[in-house]
Parts: sequence; C-alpha cells; structure tokens
Amino acid sequence: MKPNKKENGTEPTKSELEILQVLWQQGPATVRTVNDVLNEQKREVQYTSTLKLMQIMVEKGWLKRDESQMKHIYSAAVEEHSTKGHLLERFVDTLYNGSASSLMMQLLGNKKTSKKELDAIRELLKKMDK
Amino acid sequence: MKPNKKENGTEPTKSELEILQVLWQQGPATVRTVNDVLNEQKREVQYTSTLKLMQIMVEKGWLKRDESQMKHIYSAAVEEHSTKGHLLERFVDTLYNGSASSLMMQLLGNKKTSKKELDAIRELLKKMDK
DNA sequence: TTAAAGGTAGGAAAAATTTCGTACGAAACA
DNA sequence: TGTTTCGTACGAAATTTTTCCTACCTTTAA
Repeated sequence: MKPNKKENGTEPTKSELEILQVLWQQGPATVRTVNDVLNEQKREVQYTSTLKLMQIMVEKGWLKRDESQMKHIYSAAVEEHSTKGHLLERFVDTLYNGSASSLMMQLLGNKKTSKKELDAIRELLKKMDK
Repeated sequence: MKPNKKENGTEPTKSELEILQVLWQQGPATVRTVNDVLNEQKREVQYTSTLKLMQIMVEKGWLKRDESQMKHIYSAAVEEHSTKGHLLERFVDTLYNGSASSLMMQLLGNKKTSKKELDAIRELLKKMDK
C-alpha cells in the first residue's frame, strides 16, 4: 500500500491550484508548457520549481504522469468540476456559514459583477424553475 | 514609518481567517474567548498558540487591541463585508476566471444548496430587478 | 503572605510550502 | 565526435505559517 493513493482529504495549496488550473484548461501538458503559462499568466517562477511542485503533486495524487516519453506528460488526476465544487463548499462554509445565498448577496453587491453576469444568473435560475 | 500600518496587500492565512471569523461573529473578545471558540468549533489548539497568532495579526493590521485592561480586548481591524468581498473576488478570479455566473452554476448544482437557499436567492434577484 | 490561577511577551522549534542549485542523461546539431 | 540544449531527479535551502515552551507579572483565594 503505497502513499500516492490519492484522496488524502486535504486541499491543494495555492501554487498547486495554479498548476491544476493550467492543466484543466490546456489538457495534458509538459512541465515546460505549464511553466511557460505560469510565467506568462501568473508570476515568475523557475522551471525546476514548477517541475518539483508537479512531481510532488503526482505523489499527492493531484496529477498523473505519463513517463513513456522522455518529455513526461502530466495531466490532472482530479476532476475539475468536483474539485472546484469541494473548494467552493469549504469556502462557503468558512466565510458564510454554509449559506449560499449570503455569498450570492455579496457577489451581487459587488461592482465587479457585470450586467451580463446578472442576466446569465437570472437565466440560470429560470431554467432551474421548471 | 512603522510596518504595522495595515493594507499590506496580502490576505489572511487560513488560521488568521478563523480568528477573524470568531471576532466578526462575537465582537471584541479576549484571547481566552477566541481560543475557547476555536477549540469548540474548529480544532484543538493551545492557548499560547492562539495568543501568538493574534499578536501577529495585530502587527499585520488585521486586529486591533485594547491594552487598557490586563485582559487585552481584541477586535477585527478590517471590515467583514469588504474583506470577504475581496476574498470572494479572488476566489472567483482564481477558480472561475472571474465569472460569477460560473460560480453560481456550480453552487446551484450542488446538492448542499437547499430549496430554502434557492428561494432566498430568487427573492434577492427580484429585488435587484426593480 | 503565600500559593494558585490566569494573563502577556518573546523566542524558538516544528511543519508546511515554495524555490532553486547541482548532477546527470538523452537528443539535437555543428 | 564533441558540445550545446533540453529534459528529469534529488536534495537542500529559504520562506511562510503554525505551534508551543519558558519566563515573568498580576490577581485571587486560602
């Protein structure tokens, strides 16, 4: 029974989440690719740092790795929707005592939420109504 | 120009957020009270650990401290609504590319969101409609 | 007036996270 | 055939976050 079994109960760290985001968006990719995206979209970071982190994430079960090629191909081992759902749930629990509508109010009161967003949300609720 | 000026751009850590939550809910309180609540609601933690953390948070500008009594009274130095708003914004940006409606969909698809919550949200939107 | 209980301060250790230097192998190419 | 480029592995340092020990002071109660 090796340790890299996954389902470790914990959550990805901030940096780990950044990497997951990249892989969810781009699909399976090399360290080089992920590192490039990070440097471009997020923050400056050395290649070996990204490599190390991604290796750790494989151990933790967040990522899978295809080693059949010399350039290893990494991909997310956890599903985007459920992972984000879990994070969101924890977020709501922590900050809003589990009340989704409290969070909504916050969100809707936020200047950053555009008219377009609001309409999309209304549409969504209408669909759920049926 | 001392460092404990506040507005340091960063965000509270997880543990710091727990303490802020307690103070937002309970109002100004002693370390003893905060520590008791933490142990009861969250996790086991030593008194001096909580004390130290709260001292650090004063330095960082997250908390204020009334030292006029021997039992110092701590209170949140940052406003609940705006702080949570900021955290929420970062959360949406990080996980949903800033799309509030994406987050909503996630939230609404979540079993944990009760009928009551949904109704509250509809009500909210109706009010915003006018 | 002493002992016990309950406070704060401060330093340091422990743990978790992040970063990167170095070594070394494979591939590309001059 | 070098030699330069691009890759992984590994270890360790640096940083950040968290925890708690120790010292010492004040209040309370015996």
